[in-house]
Parts: sequence; structure tokens; C-alpha cells
Amino acid sequence: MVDGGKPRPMKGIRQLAEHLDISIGTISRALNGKPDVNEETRKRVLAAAEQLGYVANQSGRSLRQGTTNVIGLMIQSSKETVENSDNFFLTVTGGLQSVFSRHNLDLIMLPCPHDEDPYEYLKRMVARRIVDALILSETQRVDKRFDLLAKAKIPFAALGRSLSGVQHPWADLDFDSVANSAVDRLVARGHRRIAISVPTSDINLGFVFAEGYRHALERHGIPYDPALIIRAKSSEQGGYQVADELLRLEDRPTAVILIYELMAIGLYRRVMEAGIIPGRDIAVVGFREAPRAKFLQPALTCFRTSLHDLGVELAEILLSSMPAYNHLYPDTNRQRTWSLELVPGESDAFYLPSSK
Amino acid sequence: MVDGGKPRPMKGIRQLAEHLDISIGTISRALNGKPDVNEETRKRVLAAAEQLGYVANQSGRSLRQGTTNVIGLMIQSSKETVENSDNFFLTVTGGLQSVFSRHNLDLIMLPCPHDEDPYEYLKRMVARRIVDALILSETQRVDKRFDLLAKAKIPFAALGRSLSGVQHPWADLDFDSVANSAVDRLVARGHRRIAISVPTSDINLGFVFAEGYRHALERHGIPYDPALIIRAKSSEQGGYQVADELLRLEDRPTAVILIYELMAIGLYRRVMEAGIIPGRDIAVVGFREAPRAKFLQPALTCFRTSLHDLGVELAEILLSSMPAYNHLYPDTNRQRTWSLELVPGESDAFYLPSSK
DNA sequence: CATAGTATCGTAAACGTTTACGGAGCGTGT
DNA sequence: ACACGCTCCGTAAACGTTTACGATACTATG
Repeated sequence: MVDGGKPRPMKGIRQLAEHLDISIGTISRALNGKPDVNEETRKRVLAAAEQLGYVANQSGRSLRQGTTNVIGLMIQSSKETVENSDNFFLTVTGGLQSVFSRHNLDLIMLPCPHDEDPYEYLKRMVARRIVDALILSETQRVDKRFDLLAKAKIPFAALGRSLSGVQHPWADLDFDSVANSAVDRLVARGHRRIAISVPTSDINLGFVFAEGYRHALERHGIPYDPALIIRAKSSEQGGYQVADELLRLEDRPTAVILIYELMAIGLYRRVMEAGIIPGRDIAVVGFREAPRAKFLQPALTCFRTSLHDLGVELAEILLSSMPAYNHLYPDTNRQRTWSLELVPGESDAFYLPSSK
Repeated sequence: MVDGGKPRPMKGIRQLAEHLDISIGTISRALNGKPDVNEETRKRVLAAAEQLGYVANQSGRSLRQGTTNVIGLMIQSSKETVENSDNFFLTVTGGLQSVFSRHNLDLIMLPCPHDEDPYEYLKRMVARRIVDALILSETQRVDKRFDLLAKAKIPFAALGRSLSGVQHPWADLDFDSVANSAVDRLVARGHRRIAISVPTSDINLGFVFAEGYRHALERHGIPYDPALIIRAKSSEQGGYQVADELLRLEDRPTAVILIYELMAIGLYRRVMEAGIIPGRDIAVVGFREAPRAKFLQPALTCFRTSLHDLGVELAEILLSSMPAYNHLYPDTNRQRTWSLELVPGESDAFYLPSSK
């Protein structure tokens, strides 16, 4: 057997092997940190790989190992839900990656097209085996996607709770306590008719938010009025519509809780058109994103949190439910609500004269 | 034939072949629409695949074909971008997908972690051969990534121009003409000291914007004052800082052009703190996102465009530079600026008394 | 009947990895 | 001398596809 010249240019690991005159098996072991390889040769291999710019072909590796080292984050970006969702996802993504990168896992975002059914899209992605695990977001109240993933035996976690697949791992903002403390704060200022905005879609956070609101009212002995639950898009336009609704109500609320802070822009606009000054004639409390709310006029009272850290938490929850990694995250609480901190502004600073 | 009731999930093409008693070659040909297969058997194969939920394993296919049918969109989500990107990426993504889906191409987003060098990140993604082609965004004035992609012979296009790789395909908003018409409009209202905000980073759009502004001034014979070019983050906070700078200038400008509309929130806040009313004492023009600007108080004059259609355009540009698809997009202009439409608001509606 | 052509299908070889298995070399203890 | 264990490395078989090639049956043509 003459292993003489090079009849044709080899690619990949074979070329590297030929260049070093080492077998491909050893090369692979050296690169993957396997124990049974001389440290001396490992150094040579690593150096040569670096120099020649060799990186293992992912398809070959995936095919052999049955694993892709890629985690998918599915986002729906549907027109109806949250229009300003990018920085939300990108910030959470940062937290996710800071954990995944420690395990050489890459995160990719899977944006489901508007015109495709999310369930079918997910089914396709799962079947193609392009990712090892999945993170779902914008969870619906009942969400068939959980059943699909459970049946396909693909590890997953969710950014947001859901009623389906009760035991699924998730991390979620604590909508419940936010609604509670918002109501507490407003009641302390003399408000009794408090409106709340919820999303138009069936996204579960809307229900959780509304339930928290309802419980808080109960606690204060304030009657619950369904007319004060206003469905609107989570955008400036939605805020404008919320104000429209408020103005139409006969016994007009003195306060309103918005589920998304940018809605305040539209709401401010609309009530001021009606001669009503936010922070003087009507109290407004928003949700999330304190740094932005600070610059509204009047500054919006709202709730701050670190979406980055929420991402970190969610990543750990996911890894703890992946067989290959769960030993690293032994007793992780797999269902975790993430708290927010109240940031007082001027939008609800006044006290109702009728109170006390 | 007893149909047990629950068809268990298939592992691969071999089991499908066994189930149908057809060779795997024929199965593959049938599924991929190859000509030399009987229509009758093709129907049988498709039906069985559908029933058993068989979808080709992507790794196997990629390995054999050397192609993944996946297009990557790299986003950097640097701290600054995170704050202002809003639904920018998701909207463009929608346009991209509407084209790609016609060719059975899936789009994934590749978010480069904050703490990783974009160049190294891209290099890794390229080497792993996880995508067939790439779309770059947030292009820098000089951007080494283009050289990397050119050398790796990976098809690519950019969302945004760059000075490097002069001949690279791109689609970009027409910052030049936006700056021009903003200046024209302000000059027509009597303004001669017009400030402009640009991003703090080296992202190329800032330079293009500033150049357009400069040319417009030249056209009107207005002297160019570097002090009127204000670097600030593209966020509410950035807008606040812009206002700060403006107030500090001795010969205070009467108008300001913002590169990102949300900056107006912070700017409004700051100038009003100084007793200056936007739309009366100072003219403000913003860039992009007319629907949102409408709800600011006073409504912001800005420029509207369809980011979705920009995505469509960009997708076609990319496909036209991919060998496998370029025959479908024969004479596509591979460098395309995308125009915007002025949406008049109230923020610059007044005329300077000194004019005329 | 021989031959060529056509439609359809099966066979097997890739694609680039990882890894189970075994073998060579060497040291050590009996 | 022998057995044994250890360290290190090469060999070859997978992983699930696609596809070049050839085989078969059938039809048409001479």
C-alpha cells in the first residue's frame, strides 16, 4: 500500500490528517478533548487546525452524533401581539447565550412567518432535526405546541406559562404580582375605578395579568367591572384606543394600568386631546421598561426588571431538562416567575381629593 | 393488515422503504420530485410520508448535498442596537421569508452575542456550514466581514451599505434623500441652523446620513458647522442627550433632525424642561416609523416606508447572487436604495418669523 | 426475432464526522 | 519468560441522505 502523493484534494478532517500524518481518528479525538491522546500531539493538532482554519463540518458531526449543538428560540412576531418585541427578544437572547456559550451551544432564532401556522412551522423544524432543543415564546393559554414537543421527545422550555402541558418548564415575568402592586398603589392613592389593558390575542400573559388584577380588587373589596378590562394592541395605537374606550365609559375610571409601556404615548395623546392631563386628572401605570418610561411626559410609573437575567434563568431551566446537561444543573426549579421592581414616576403621583 | 391505531414515528427513509416495500432510492426520488418515478408510486410515497410524519433528516441531506436550505440573517444586537431595533428586524424578516418560502428556504436569525467579536462569530458560523447564504446587517463603514464571506465563497447580501467590498450586493434605506428632503423642508420654513443626530457607533448609515445632510446644506448655500452634528445613542436617552447638547450651543439651532424617531421622546422631555416647546420654538424631524410618531405630542414629522417590502427586495438580491437560484432572478439590480415617504406632522409645522 | 428505446426502479457509493474496537509499544510485577 | 496493564493511535463502521449507474420489463421498430 503506497500512501504516496495526493491524487485529489481532500477536504475536511482528512486533509488535516494528511497534513499532519496522523489518522483522522486521532485528529477527531484531539479536537474534541478526548482523554486517550498524547498532549503533545493534541497541541500539534490544535495548532494546525487553527492555522488551516479547520472547523468540523456540522452536518457530518450532527449525522454521526445525532446532535446539532444548536438551540432554537421560536418567535412568532405576529402582527397582533406585541409590535415592539425586538428588543425584548434580543435582550433575553443575550442572557440565554451567556449560558449556552459555556457549553458550546449556539442559539438561533426561528421566526415563524406571519402566514404560516405556528404549529405546522414548529412541526417542520422539529422534523428536520435542525436543533437539539427548543424555547417557545408567546405562549398561548392553550398551546398545542407543547404536546407536539412532548410527543417528539425534544427538550424544551418556554418563555411564558401556559395552561397546556401543565408540567412544562418555563420562566415568566411575574404578571400576577405586578398587577397586584399596581392596584395596591393606586388604591392607596384613593382610586377605586381602575381600568386595565390586556392584549387582543390569546397570549397567556394577558389572562395572568387580568387574573392578578382581579384578585387584587377582591382583596380591597372593590367590585369587579368587566367593562374596565380593555383589549387593545400593545402599541402606541393600542394606547390611543384604550383612552378612547375610557372616555366612552359613563363612570369614567380614574386610573389605568397598561400592559405595555409604549402604549402610554398613544394614551397620553388621546386623553390630552380631551383636555385630560395624565398624572393630574388620570393616573397611569405601565408595565416593563423603566428606562424608556422615564422620558415620557409625565414620567411613567412602571416596573423594571432585567430581561437579560431572565434569559439566564431560562437557559438554565432548559439545560436542566436536557439529558446531556441536567447533571450540571441538578436541582433547578423548572418553573420560575421573575419579579419586577416598581419604579415610581409622575404619571400616578397625585392623590384623589375624595380620598381621606 | 392490522393498523394498530397509532403509527409510531419513523426513524428514517429505510423504515419508510420497508413499510412500502420500495427501495430507498425511489423513495428519495419520489419525495424530491425527480422525473424518473412512476406517478402512481409517487402518490403512494407521499401519502405514506404524510401519514407517518416522515421528513428528511437535515443533517443527512446536508452532508450529501453540501447544502442546507437555510439562510442566515446575522444580527449583532449590540447594546446600542438592542435599544432601538424595535420591530425593525422582525418586519424585514417577514419580507425576506415571503420570498424564501417560495423556494423552500428557511430563514434563521443568528444573534451575535454582545461579548463576542462579530467577525469571529461569523467565521464560526461560516465554517460550520450551517447556512447556505448569509445576510449581514448593521454594516460598518469598513466591515471586515465582507472580505471573510467573499473569501469563503459564501453567497451573501447586506442590509445596509458599506465602504468595504464595494461591489457587494445590498439593499438599504435611502438615508441620503431623507436627509436631503428633511433639510429642504426645514429651509423652506426659514431655518438655517439645523442640527442632526448620528449614531455613536461606526455603523455606516450614520455616515451616509451625515453626508446627505451636508450636501443638502451645500445646495442651499448654508455653511456647514460640525458642532451641529451630534452623536448620540438611538434611544430615548439619546434624544435627551441631543437636546442637552443643543441647549449648550451658543448660537442655538432652530431645528433638529433625528435619525431615530423614538429619540423624540427624550428630546421633547428635555427641551420642555428648558421651557422650549417642540413644534413652536424648535422644529423636529424624525426618521422612520410614521405610525408611531403620529402619537407623539406634537406629532412628529417623519418618513415612512415599508420594511416588509425592503425585505422582499433584499431576498431577491440575495437569491440573484446564489448560483442555484440566479436564473430565476436574471437582471436584478444588486445594489438598491429604498425610498421613504415624508409624513408631515406638527413638530415642524411653524415658520420662522425672521424668514421672508 | 433481434434490436433499440423508454419508463421505472434497485444498488451502492459517496458526503464528513465520531467512536467502538483492537493493536502496538512499553513498563512492571511475579 | 510471562502475564498484565497502561498509553496512545489506526481502522473501519456507522449516521441518513442523494444520485450515478446499471438492471429490468415493456414497447416500438426493423
